[in-house]
Amino acid sequence: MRADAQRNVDALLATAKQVFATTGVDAPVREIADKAGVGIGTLYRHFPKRSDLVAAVFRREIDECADAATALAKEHAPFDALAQWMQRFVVFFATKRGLASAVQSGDPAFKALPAHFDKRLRPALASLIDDAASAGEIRTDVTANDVLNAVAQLCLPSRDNNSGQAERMVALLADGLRYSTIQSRKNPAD
Amino acid sequence: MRADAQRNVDALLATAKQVFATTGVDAPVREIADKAGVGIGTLYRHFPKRSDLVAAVFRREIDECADAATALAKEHAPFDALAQWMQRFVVFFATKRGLASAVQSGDPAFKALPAHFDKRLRPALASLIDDAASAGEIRTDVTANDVLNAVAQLCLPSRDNNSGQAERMVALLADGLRYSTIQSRKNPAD
DNA sequence: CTTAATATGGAACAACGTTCCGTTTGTCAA
DNA sequence: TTGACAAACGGAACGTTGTTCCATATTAAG
Repeated sequence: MRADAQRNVDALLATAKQVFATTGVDAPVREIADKAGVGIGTLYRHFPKRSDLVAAVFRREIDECADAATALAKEHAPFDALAQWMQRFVVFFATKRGLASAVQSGDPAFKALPAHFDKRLRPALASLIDDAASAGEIRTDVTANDVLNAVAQLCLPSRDNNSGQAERMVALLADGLRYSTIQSRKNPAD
Repeated sequence: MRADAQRNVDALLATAKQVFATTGVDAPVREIADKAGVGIGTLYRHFPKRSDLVAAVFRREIDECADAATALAKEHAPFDALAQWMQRFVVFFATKRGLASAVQSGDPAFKALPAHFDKRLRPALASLIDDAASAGEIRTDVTANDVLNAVAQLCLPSRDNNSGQAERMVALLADGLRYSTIQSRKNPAD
């Protein structure tokens, strides 16, 4: 790949991420091309369909969220890393309000997103859960899939999505993860 | 209101309902005007914004669903009426997959939809529940809101809705609720 | 430096939502 | 019944979108 092409792709992805976060995923492609300092033709050379650009941005943000897991694992205690990552995941979901309807739209550009979602996010979360479980800080009978789906459900927009309800419910979920730990420590039968 | 105007509004709503159910809510307004046998100008005279037409169709279908409750109540035994209406509600929800994202879109045309939803559907269901409860055919500790929300949640599309994951996650939430209680019981400072 | 492959930019096209206005049509008083 | 006026109608036209196309400019290799 030619150097200028790579540079333009990077600029487009970075600009699109900003614009999508600000104006929403319905922002015109022309605006993105302009702000990135490239022509429309260049944008369409690298992303033949508008949805390809959206999917590429989503994919990149999934990667960033997954990478955050390993970073948090190095800097915090197992349960803290897990709890903080869950909050990070909430932020990821909150800024991607159009994601659910996009995936559900049937556009082939989003076809591979769920698979990538599972491939990157599930192992990342599984690693955090394993660490916390090995350290005896959380219960051992929950899977990464359970937590992933539950948090996603909690982040779904509802009629009153104000006052950080999602964050509080996810924090509650995290506390629920360590409940049985305390139970068994309190209970000599275990 | 003039007779031809009323006729055209009815034709537009009926056609729009069909087209939305077939092509989806993203169908072009021109197609709806053509199939209804009216000009674009006529459509826009009665529905200044595209979203006004969509909202009007949704509103009418909410009314039809609510009206079905009284009809069913007259023709069937209390519990049968309730059960059949719940199925009717499932159908209503299944065909309106774009409803959630439409309401969430922030378009002022959809602003009044949730209120209308509550105003028509909740009393309709409450009446059915009351009848069935008075007849001793169902338990008495459930509200119309409970059933409405529960059915709506059950209708949400999910990648894998198996293995009673919802129940387990709710139990986890409950554990989270008890966590701080145990914490304080463990801590003598309280 | 030459050259061929590649990338670029923006004019141009199609389809959409929406506006505008000359024309037609229903309604009601005379 | 008839006239006249307010109301409704139809569709051409406008602005904005996603997308295509190709003459031009840029890069990398010999």
